[in-house]
Amino acid sequence: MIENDIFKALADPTRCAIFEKLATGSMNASALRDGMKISQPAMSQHLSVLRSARLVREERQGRFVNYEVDPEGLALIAGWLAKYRAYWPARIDALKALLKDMDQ
Amino acid sequence: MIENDIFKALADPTRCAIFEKLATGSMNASALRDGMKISQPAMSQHLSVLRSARLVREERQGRFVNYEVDPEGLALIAGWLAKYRAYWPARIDALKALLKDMDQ
DNA sequence: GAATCACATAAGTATGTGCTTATGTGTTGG
DNA sequence: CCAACACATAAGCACATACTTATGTGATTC
Repeated sequence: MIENDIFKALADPTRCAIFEKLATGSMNASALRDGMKISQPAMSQHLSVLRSARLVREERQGRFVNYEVDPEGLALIAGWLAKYRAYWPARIDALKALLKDMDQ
Repeated sequence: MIENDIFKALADPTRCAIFEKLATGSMNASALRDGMKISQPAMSQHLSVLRSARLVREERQGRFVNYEVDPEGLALIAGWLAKYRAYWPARIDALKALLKDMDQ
């Protein structure tokens, strides 16, 4: 159940914020830490969890490690969500907008 | 951050299984418990968490309480997911299938 | 090659979470 | 009414998790 790891990873608000920040553009761990009240080890641990959940992937660049959003995690969530499409009401505007975007 | 409650609710495998079972059709707490190795209080607590996360909603029917999937929780996940559509690769088959379904 | 930097890992601790048993609440049927 | 039922809540406990400080690892710079 990889989805469980994904949900578990996103269950923590700090980790959710890290992911959200990373979604604005790939950056290294130090850059991610800027403006966030979080220690270096804590950030490293959070990134490790996000990476295990396939929400984030890393790429060594010299002594920096560049992190970026891993689409695979998002795809897995989308897959999970798709299983329950029978329950999506017509009024889900977010989804409708989403669909339009994909059609283009 | 209501999404955090949703992710936290789905982070537990037991709760995930309960939701999945409920997605096959609405039923009461006792029926949900059938075949699952889980005590009555544990089930009640899990349902309470799922309800707080808007993943499930209840309806009293005599001395039974009927539970069903609450589309609002799914919509919130879809909304969260939509924020990161920039990262969806074209190869996400699940999403593509999902889109086709919605178009019909 | 030694110091420094960017990051990872180890170990300990405080808090959170999911379970248990016990009990409470509301409903139904005899 | 009262016994049985369906479910909720309370309290306590075992374990998980998110943090801390301390230290390790690999790369760069002087």
